Amino acid sequence: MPRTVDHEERRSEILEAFVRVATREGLASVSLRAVAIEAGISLRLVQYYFETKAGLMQAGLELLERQSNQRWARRAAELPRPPMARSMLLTLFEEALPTDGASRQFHLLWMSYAILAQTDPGTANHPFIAGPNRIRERIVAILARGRDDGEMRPDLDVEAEATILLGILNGFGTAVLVGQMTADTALSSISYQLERFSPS
Amino acid sequence: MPRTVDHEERRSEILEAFVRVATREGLASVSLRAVAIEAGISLRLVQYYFETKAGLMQAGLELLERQSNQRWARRAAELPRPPMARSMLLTLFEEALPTDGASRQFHLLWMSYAILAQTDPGTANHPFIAGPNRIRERIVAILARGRDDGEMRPDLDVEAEATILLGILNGFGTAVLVGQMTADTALSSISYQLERFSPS
DNA sequence: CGCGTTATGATACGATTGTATCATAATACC
DNA sequence: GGTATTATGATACAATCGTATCATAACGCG
Repeated sequence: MPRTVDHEERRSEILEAFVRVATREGLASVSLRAVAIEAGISLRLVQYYFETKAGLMQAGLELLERQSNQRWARRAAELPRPPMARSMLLTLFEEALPTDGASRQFHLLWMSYAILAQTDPGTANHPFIAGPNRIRERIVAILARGRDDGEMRPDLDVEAEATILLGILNGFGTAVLVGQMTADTALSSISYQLERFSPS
Repeated sequence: MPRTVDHEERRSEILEAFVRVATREGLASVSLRAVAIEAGISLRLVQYYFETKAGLMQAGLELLERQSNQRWARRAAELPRPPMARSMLLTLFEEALPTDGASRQFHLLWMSYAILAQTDPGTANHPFIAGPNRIRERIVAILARGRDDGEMRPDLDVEAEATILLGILNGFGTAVLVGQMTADTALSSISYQLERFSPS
Protein backbone atom coordinates (compact mmCIF):
# COMPACT_ATOMS: atom_id res chain seq x y z
CA MET A 1 0.00 0.00 0.00
CA PRO A 2 2.81 2.42 0.63
CA ARG A 3 4.09 5.36 -1.28
CA THR A 4 0.63 6.68 -1.92
CA VAL A 5 -0.38 7.54 1.58
CA ASP A 6 -1.74 10.92 2.54
CA HIS A 7 0.54 11.93 5.36
CA GLU A 8 -1.69 14.65 6.68
CA GLU A 9 -4.67 12.36 6.66
CA ARG A 10 -2.74 9.71 8.52
CA ARG A 11 -1.40 12.18 11.03
CA SER A 12 -4.90 13.39 11.67
CA GLU A 13 -6.16 9.90 12.35
CA ILE A 14 -3.35 9.27 14.81
CA LEU A 15 -3.92 12.61 16.46
CA GLU A 16 -7.59 11.86 16.90
CA ALA A 17 -6.70 8.57 18.51
CA PHE A 18 -4.28 10.45 20.72
CA VAL A 19 -7.00 12.86 21.80
CA ARG A 20 -9.36 10.00 22.59
CA VAL A 21 -6.79 8.23 24.72
CA ALA A 22 -5.69 11.43 26.42
CA THR A 23 -9.22 12.43 27.39
CA ARG A 24 -10.11 8.94 28.52
CA GLU A 25 -7.05 8.12 30.60
CA GLY A 26 -5.46 11.48 31.20
CA LEU A 27 -2.84 13.35 29.26
CA ALA A 28 -0.07 12.32 31.60
CA SER A 29 -0.60 8.60 31.30
CA VAL A 30 -0.86 8.42 27.53
CA SER A 31 1.62 6.11 25.85
CA LEU A 32 2.64 5.66 22.26
CA ARG A 33 1.48 2.08 22.40
CA ALA A 34 -1.95 3.04 23.67
CA VAL A 35 -2.29 5.56 20.85
CA ALA A 36 -1.24 2.93 18.32
CA ILE A 37 -3.82 0.45 19.61
CA GLU A 38 -6.49 3.14 19.68
CA ALA A 39 -5.72 4.04 16.07
CA GLY A 40 -5.58 0.39 15.06
CA ILE A 41 -2.03 0.61 13.77
CA SER A 42 1.37 -0.53 14.92
CA LEU A 43 3.64 1.28 17.32
CA ARG A 44 6.14 1.79 14.55
CA LEU A 45 3.71 3.91 12.55
CA VAL A 46 3.15 6.32 15.39
CA GLN A 47 6.88 6.70 15.55
CA TYR A 48 7.06 7.11 11.81
CA TYR A 49 4.58 9.97 11.61
CA PHE A 50 5.61 11.71 14.83
CA GLU A 51 9.30 11.11 15.32
CA THR A 52 9.15 11.28 19.08
CA LYS A 53 6.59 11.39 21.84
CA ALA A 54 7.31 15.06 22.36
CA GLY A 55 6.42 15.60 18.72
CA LEU A 56 3.10 13.87 19.20
CA MET A 57 2.32 15.90 22.31
CA GLN A 58 3.15 19.13 20.55
CA ALA A 59 1.05 18.21 17.53
CA GLY A 60 -1.78 17.40 19.90
CA LEU A 61 -1.66 20.87 21.40
CA GLU A 62 -1.54 22.47 17.97
CA LEU A 63 -4.58 20.45 16.97
CA LEU A 64 -6.46 21.77 19.98
CA GLU A 65 -5.57 25.32 19.01
CA ARG A 66 -6.71 24.78 15.44
CA GLN A 67 -9.96 23.13 16.44
CA SER A 68 -10.68 25.91 18.89
CA ASN A 69 -10.08 28.64 16.35
CA GLN A 70 -12.04 27.04 13.57
CA ARG A 71 -14.94 26.22 15.84
CA TRP A 72 -15.24 29.86 16.84
CA ALA A 73 -14.88 30.99 13.26
CA ARG A 74 -17.66 28.65 12.17
CA ARG A 75 -19.92 29.81 14.98
CA ALA A 76 -19.32 33.44 14.14
CA ALA A 77 -20.07 32.82 10.48
CA GLU A 78 -23.40 31.14 11.04
CA LEU A 79 -24.68 33.76 13.46
CA PRO A 80 -27.68 35.81 12.33
CA ARG A 81 -26.57 39.27 11.49
CA PRO A 82 -26.60 41.71 12.97
CA PRO A 83 -27.48 40.10 16.29
CA MET A 84 -27.75 41.92 19.57
CA ALA A 85 -24.49 42.26 21.48
CA ARG A 86 -26.03 40.56 24.49
CA SER A 87 -27.08 37.49 22.56
CA MET A 88 -23.71 37.36 20.85
CA LEU A 89 -22.00 37.30 24.21
CA LEU A 90 -24.32 34.62 25.50
CA THR A 91 -23.65 32.53 22.42
CA LEU A 92 -19.93 33.01 22.85
CA PHE A 93 -20.10 31.92 26.45
CA GLU A 94 -22.30 28.97 25.70
CA GLU A 95 -19.80 27.87 23.10
CA ALA A 96 -16.87 28.38 25.44
CA LEU A 97 -18.34 26.44 28.36
CA PRO A 98 -17.90 22.67 28.53
CA THR A 99 -21.54 21.90 27.86
CA ASP A 100 -21.49 18.77 25.72
CA GLY A 101 -19.10 15.84 25.82
CA ALA A 102 -16.85 17.06 23.04
CA SER A 103 -16.41 20.45 24.66
CA ARG A 104 -15.74 18.76 27.96
CA GLN A 105 -12.98 16.72 26.38
CA PHE A 106 -11.50 19.82 24.84
CA HIS A 107 -11.47 21.72 28.13
CA LEU A 108 -9.96 18.81 29.98
CA LEU A 109 -7.14 18.45 27.49
CA TRP A 110 -6.57 22.17 27.25
CA MET A 111 -6.20 22.53 30.99
CA SER A 112 -4.01 19.46 31.17
CA TYR A 113 -1.66 21.07 28.69
CA ALA A 114 -1.78 24.36 30.56
CA ILE A 115 -0.78 22.65 33.78
CA LEU A 116 1.88 20.64 32.03
CA ALA A 117 3.39 23.77 30.52
CA GLN A 118 4.05 25.14 34.01
CA THR A 119 6.56 22.41 34.83
CA ASP A 120 7.62 21.00 31.47
CA PRO A 121 9.82 23.35 29.43
CA GLY A 122 9.05 21.29 26.35
CA THR A 123 5.42 22.39 26.32
CA ALA A 124 4.75 25.84 24.95
CA ASN A 125 3.04 28.20 27.37
CA HIS A 126 2.20 30.75 24.72
CA PRO A 127 -1.20 29.31 23.64
CA PHE A 128 -2.57 29.69 27.15
CA ILE A 129 -1.78 33.39 27.05
CA ALA A 130 -2.64 34.16 23.43
CA GLY A 131 -5.85 32.11 23.42
CA PRO A 132 -7.60 33.92 26.26
CA ASN A 133 -6.34 37.24 24.93
CA ARG A 134 -8.07 36.59 21.63
CA ILE A 135 -11.33 35.80 23.39
CA ARG A 136 -10.93 38.96 25.43
CA GLU A 137 -10.52 41.08 22.33
CA ARG A 138 -13.60 39.51 20.87
CA ILE A 139 -15.55 40.40 24.01
CA VAL A 140 -14.20 43.93 23.85
CA ALA A 141 -15.36 44.31 20.26
CA ILE A 142 -18.85 43.04 21.03
CA LEU A 143 -19.17 45.25 24.07
CA ALA A 144 -18.02 48.30 22.12
CA ARG A 145 -20.54 47.65 19.39
CA GLY A 146 -23.32 47.16 21.93
CA ARG A 147 -22.37 50.41 23.58
CA ASP A 148 -22.19 52.33 20.30
CA ASP A 149 -25.51 50.91 19.14
CA GLY A 150 -27.21 52.12 22.27
CA GLU A 151 -27.99 48.61 23.41
CA MET A 152 -25.69 49.13 26.37
CA ARG A 153 -24.85 52.05 28.62
CA PRO A 154 -22.82 54.78 26.92
CA ASP A 155 -20.36 55.00 29.82
CA LEU A 156 -19.52 51.29 29.66
CA ASP A 157 -15.86 50.56 30.39
CA VAL A 158 -15.46 47.85 27.79
CA GLU A 159 -11.88 46.97 28.70
CA ALA A 160 -12.60 46.50 32.37
CA GLU A 161 -15.81 44.61 31.71
CA ALA A 162 -14.15 42.33 29.19
CA THR A 163 -11.45 41.43 31.70
CA ILE A 164 -14.06 40.52 34.27
CA LEU A 165 -16.18 38.61 31.79
CA LEU A 166 -13.20 36.61 30.64
CA GLY A 167 -12.38 35.82 34.25
CA ILE A 168 -15.92 34.63 34.86
CA LEU A 169 -15.79 32.56 31.70
CA ASN A 170 -12.58 30.84 32.71
CA GLY A 171 -13.72 30.29 36.26
CA PHE A 172 -17.08 28.91 35.28
CA GLY A 173 -15.42 26.75 32.67
CA THR A 174 -13.37 24.85 35.20
CA ALA A 175 -16.21 24.88 37.71
CA VAL A 176 -18.48 23.17 35.20
CA LEU A 177 -15.66 20.85 34.18
CA VAL A 178 -15.08 19.51 37.67
CA GLY A 179 -18.79 19.30 38.38
CA GLN A 180 -18.98 22.07 40.93
CA MET A 181 -21.55 23.92 38.86
CA THR A 182 -23.93 23.15 36.03
CA ALA A 183 -23.66 24.81 32.65
CA ASP A 184 -27.16 26.22 33.06
CA THR A 185 -26.29 27.90 36.32
CA ALA A 186 -23.18 29.30 34.75
CA LEU A 187 -25.05 30.74 31.79
CA SER A 188 -27.82 32.32 33.82
CA SER A 189 -25.24 33.78 36.16
CA ILE A 190 -23.41 35.31 33.23
CA SER A 191 -26.71 36.64 31.96
CA TYR A 192 -27.17 38.28 35.34
CA GLN A 193 -23.85 40.05 34.99
CA LEU A 194 -24.70 41.19 31.46
CA GLU A 195 -27.87 42.90 32.66
CA ARG A 196 -25.65 45.46 34.34
CA PHE A 197 -24.69 46.81 30.96
CA SER A 198 -28.22 47.75 29.95
CA PRO A 199 -28.86 51.49 29.79
CA SER A 200 -30.70 52.75 32.85
CA MET B 1 16.82 4.52 66.27
CA PRO B 2 13.57 2.68 65.64
CA ARG B 3 10.53 2.11 67.75
CA THR B 4 10.50 5.69 69.06
CA VAL B 5 9.77 7.53 65.88
CA ASP B 6 6.98 10.05 65.60
CA HIS B 7 5.02 8.68 62.69
CA GLU B 8 3.07 11.83 62.04
CA GLU B 9 6.22 13.89 62.06
CA ARG B 10 7.88 11.53 59.64
CA ARG B 11 4.88 11.43 57.38
CA SER B 12 4.82 15.20 57.30
CA GLU B 13 8.46 15.38 56.26
CA ILE B 14 7.87 12.92 53.45
CA LEU B 15 4.76 14.75 52.35
CA GLU B 16 6.61 18.04 52.22
CA ALA B 17 9.25 16.41 50.07
CA PHE B 18 6.47 15.06 47.89
CA VAL B 19 4.98 18.52 47.47
CA ARG B 20 8.35 19.97 46.55
CA VAL B 21 8.97 17.32 43.91
CA ALA B 22 5.42 17.54 42.58
CA THR B 23 5.54 21.31 42.17
CA ARG B 24 8.99 21.23 40.65
CA GLU B 25 8.55 18.42 38.13
CA GLY B 26 4.80 18.06 37.87
CA LEU B 27 2.37 15.89 39.77
CA ALA B 28 2.20 13.32 37.00
CA SER B 29 5.90 12.61 36.82
CA VAL B 30 6.56 12.23 40.52
CA SER B 31 8.09 8.93 41.57
CA LEU B 32 8.55 7.30 44.94
CA ARG B 33 12.29 7.28 44.40
CA ALA B 34 12.36 11.00 43.66
CA VAL B 35 10.40 11.68 46.83
CA ALA B 36 12.78 9.49 48.83
CA ILE B 37 15.82 11.33 47.50
CA GLU B 38 14.17 14.70 48.11
CA ALA B 39 13.42 13.71 51.70
CA GLY B 40 16.91 12.28 52.16
CA ILE B 41 15.67 8.83 53.07
CA SER B 42 15.51 5.44 51.42
CA LEU B 43 12.82 4.25 49.07
CA ARG B 44 11.78 1.64 51.59
CA LEU B 45 10.82 4.28 54.12
CA VAL B 46 8.45 6.00 51.74
CA GLN B 47 6.83 2.63 51.22
CA TYR B 48 6.76 2.03 54.93
CA TYR B 49 4.92 5.21 55.83
CA PHE B 50 2.63 5.29 52.79
CA GLU B 51 1.93 1.72 51.82
CA THR B 52 1.45 2.47 48.15
CA LYS B 53 1.90 5.33 45.74
CA ALA B 54 -1.84 5.87 45.69
CA GLY B 55 -1.67 6.31 49.45
CA LEU B 56 0.99 8.97 49.09
CA MET B 57 -0.98 10.79 46.43
CA GLN B 58 -4.12 10.76 48.52
CA ALA B 59 -2.25 11.98 51.58
CA GLY B 60 -0.80 14.76 49.45
CA LEU B 61 -4.24 15.95 48.47
CA GLU B 62 -5.44 15.81 52.05
CA LEU B 63 -2.43 17.89 53.07
CA LEU B 64 -3.37 20.51 50.52
CA GLU B 65 -6.89 20.65 51.89
CA ARG B 66 -5.63 21.00 55.45
CA GLN B 67 -3.13 23.69 54.57
CA SER B 68 -5.75 25.59 52.64
CA ASN B 69 -8.25 25.50 55.47
CA GLN B 70 -5.81 26.41 58.18
CA ARG B 71 -4.35 29.24 56.15
CA TRP B 72 -7.77 30.79 55.73
CA ALA B 73 -8.56 30.24 59.38
CA ARG B 74 -5.34 31.98 60.41
CA ARG B 75 -5.99 34.88 58.07
CA ALA B 76 -9.51 35.30 59.36
CA ALA B 77 -8.29 35.27 62.95
CA GLU B 78 -5.68 37.98 62.51
CA LEU B 79 -7.99 40.34 60.67
CA PRO B 80 -8.82 43.62 62.40
CA ARG B 81 -12.37 43.48 63.59
CA PRO B 82 -14.80 44.49 62.49
CA PRO B 83 -13.32 45.34 59.11
CA MET B 84 -15.26 46.67 56.19
CA ALA B 85 -16.85 44.01 53.98
CA ARG B 86 -15.09 45.36 50.95
CA SER B 87 -11.64 45.12 52.51
CA MET B 88 -12.45 41.66 53.81
CA LEU B 89 -13.30 40.55 50.30
CA LEU B 90 -10.15 42.09 48.89
CA THR B 91 -8.10 40.35 51.54
CA LEU B 92 -9.81 37.08 50.77
CA PHE B 93 -9.11 37.43 47.09
CA GLU B 94 -5.54 38.47 47.63
CA GLU B 95 -5.05 35.40 49.76
CA ALA B 96 -6.73 33.16 47.22
CA LEU B 97 -4.75 34.36 44.21
CA PRO B 98 -1.36 32.81 43.45
CA THR B 99 0.61 35.89 44.38
CA ASP B 100 3.76 34.55 46.01
CA GLY B 101 5.74 31.43 45.23
CA ALA B 102 4.15 29.28 47.90
CA SER B 103 0.65 30.16 46.77
CA ARG B 104 1.65 29.48 43.20
CA GLN B 105 2.85 26.04 44.14
CA PHE B 106 -0.39 25.39 45.97
CA HIS B 107 -2.53 26.42 43.02
CA LEU B 108 -0.48 24.39 40.61
CA LEU B 109 -0.81 21.25 42.70
CA TRP B 110 -4.46 21.84 43.42
CA MET B 111 -5.32 22.16 39.76
CA SER B 112 -3.18 19.17 38.91
CA TYR B 113 -5.19 17.11 41.33
CA ALA B 114 -8.45 18.52 39.98
CA ILE B 115 -7.52 17.53 36.45
CA LEU B 116 -6.30 14.14 37.59
CA ALA B 117 -9.59 13.47 39.38
CA GLN B 118 -11.46 13.80 36.10
CA THR B 119 -9.80 10.73 34.61
CA ASP B 120 -8.48 8.78 37.60
CA PRO B 121 -11.20 7.14 39.70
CA GLY B 122 -8.68 6.77 42.53
CA THR B 123 -8.50 10.51 43.10
CA ALA B 124 -11.39 12.01 45.01
CA ASN B 125 -13.29 14.72 43.17
CA HIS B 126 -15.12 15.90 46.25
CA PRO B 127 -12.53 18.47 47.44
CA PHE B 128 -12.83 20.41 44.20
CA ILE B 129 -16.54 20.81 44.78
CA ALA B 130 -16.60 21.30 48.53
CA GLY B 131 -13.64 23.67 48.58
CA PRO B 132 -15.06 26.29 46.24
CA ASN B 133 -18.44 25.94 47.90
CA ARG B 134 -16.91 26.86 51.24
CA ILE B 135 -15.31 29.94 49.75
CA ARG B 136 -18.60 30.87 48.17
CA GLU B 137 -20.39 30.66 51.49
CA ARG B 138 -17.76 32.86 53.02
CA ILE B 139 -18.28 35.42 50.28
CA VAL B 140 -22.04 35.24 50.81
CA ALA B 141 -21.63 35.90 54.52
CA ILE B 142 -19.37 38.90 53.97
CA LEU B 143 -21.68 40.36 51.34
CA ALA B 144 -24.71 39.91 53.58
CA ARG B 145 -22.97 41.66 56.43
CA GLY B 146 -21.90 44.50 54.16
CA ARG B 147 -25.44 44.87 52.95
CA ASP B 148 -26.93 44.80 56.44
CA ASP B 149 -24.38 47.29 57.72
CA GLY B 150 -25.31 49.73 55.01
CA GLU B 151 -21.85 49.54 53.44
CA MET B 152 -23.43 48.00 50.36
CA ARG B 153 -26.69 48.45 48.49
CA PRO B 154 -29.73 47.15 50.35
CA ASP B 155 -31.05 45.34 47.27
CA LEU B 156 -27.82 43.37 46.78
CA ASP B 157 -28.42 39.82 45.57
CA VAL B 158 -25.74 38.22 47.67
CA GLU B 159 -26.17 34.72 46.26
CA ALA B 160 -25.90 35.80 42.65
CA GLU B 161 -22.99 38.13 43.35
CA ALA B 162 -21.13 35.49 45.32
CA THR B 163 -21.43 33.06 42.43
CA ILE B 164 -20.00 35.61 40.05
CA LEU B 165 -17.24 36.65 42.43
CA LEU B 166 -16.23 33.05 42.94
CA GLY B 167 -16.12 32.57 39.19
CA ILE B 168 -13.91 35.62 38.79
CA LEU B 169 -11.68 34.39 41.57
CA ASN B 170 -11.22 30.99 39.98
CA GLY B 171 -10.71 32.40 36.52
CA PHE B 172 -8.20 35.00 37.64
CA GLY B 173 -6.45 32.38 39.71
CA THR B 174 -5.61 30.23 36.74
CA ALA B 175 -4.97 33.28 34.57
CA VAL B 176 -2.35 34.50 37.02
CA LEU B 177 -1.00 30.99 37.37
CA VAL B 178 -0.29 30.55 33.68
CA GLY B 179 1.05 34.08 33.35
CA GLN B 180 -1.76 35.50 31.28
CA MET B 181 -2.43 38.19 33.85
CA THR B 182 -0.64 39.76 36.79
CA ALA B 183 -1.93 39.50 40.33
CA ASP B 184 -2.14 43.29 40.53
CA THR B 185 -4.36 43.49 37.47
CA ALA B 186 -6.54 40.76 38.89
CA LEU B 187 -6.94 42.52 42.21
CA SER B 188 -7.74 45.91 40.75
CA SER B 189 -10.22 44.29 38.39
CA ILE B 190 -11.94 42.61 41.30
CA SER B 191 -11.96 45.94 43.10
CA TYR B 192 -13.72 47.39 40.09
CA GLN B 193 -16.42 44.75 40.33
CA LEU B 194 -16.84 45.38 44.06
CA GLU B 195 -17.54 49.08 43.46
CA ARG B 196 -20.85 48.03 41.96
CA PHE B 197 -22.07 47.03 45.38
CA SER B 198 -21.70 50.50 46.91
CA PRO B 199 -24.98 52.23 47.69
CA SER B 200 -25.89 54.79 45.08
C1' DC C 1 10.42 -4.70 -15.95
C1' DG C 2 13.53 -3.43 -12.50
C1' DC C 3 15.06 -0.30 -9.06
C1' DG C 4 15.00 2.96 -5.58
C1' DT C 5 12.26 5.23 -2.38
C1' DT C 6 8.56 5.14 0.84
C1' DA C 7 5.92 2.83 4.18
C1' DT C 8 5.21 -0.74 7.62
C1' DG C 9 6.09 -4.77 10.52
C1' DA C 10 8.61 -7.26 14.17
C1' DT C 11 11.41 -6.96 17.79
C1' DA C 12 15.01 -5.66 20.94
C1' DC C 13 17.17 -2.60 24.48
C1' DG C 14 18.02 0.14 28.30
C1' DA C 15 15.84 2.94 31.63
C1' DT C 16 12.39 3.78 35.02
C1' DT C 17 8.65 2.56 37.91
C1' DG C 18 5.76 0.47 41.65
C1' DT C 19 5.94 -3.24 44.53
C1' DA C 20 7.66 -7.20 47.07
C1' DT C 21 11.16 -9.81 49.78
C1' DC C 22 14.60 -10.71 53.00
C1' DA C 23 17.61 -9.39 56.42
C1' DT C 24 18.78 -6.75 60.39
C1' DA C 25 19.30 -2.96 63.62
C1' DA C 26 17.24 -0.70 67.52
C1' DT C 27 14.36 -0.31 71.24
C1' DA C 28 10.28 -1.13 74.67
C1' DC C 29 8.80 -4.37 77.84
C1' DC C 30 8.62 -8.27 81.00
C1' DG D 1 18.86 -9.02 80.17
C1' DG D 2 16.44 -11.54 76.76
C1' DT D 3 12.83 -11.16 73.45
C1' DA D 4 9.27 -9.61 70.59
C1' DT D 5 8.10 -5.76 67.93
C1' DT D 6 9.07 -1.78 65.31
C1' DA D 7 11.84 0.52 62.02
C1' DT D 8 15.12 0.66 58.22
C1' DG D 9 18.34 -0.94 54.69
C1' DA D 10 19.50 -3.49 50.44
C1' DT D 11 17.95 -5.51 46.61
C1' DA D 12 15.18 -8.02 43.35
C1' DC D 13 11.30 -8.40 39.99
C1' DA D 14 8.02 -7.85 36.59
C1' DA D 15 5.85 -4.42 33.90
C1' DT D 16 5.88 -0.48 31.03
C1' DC D 17 7.82 3.03 28.41
C1' DG D 18 10.33 5.62 24.72
C1' DT D 19 13.45 4.72 21.35
C1' DA D 20 16.28 2.29 18.06
C1' DT D 21 17.31 -1.40 14.65
C1' DC D 22 16.66 -4.46 10.99
C1' DA D 23 14.05 -6.42 7.57
C1' DT D 24 10.75 -6.17 4.02
C1' DA D 25 6.63 -5.10 1.43
C1' DA D 26 4.54 -1.91 -1.84
C1' DC D 27 4.52 1.33 -5.16
C1' DG D 28 6.14 5.38 -8.57
C1' DC D 29 9.11 6.01 -12.22
C1' DG D 30 12.31 5.47 -15.89
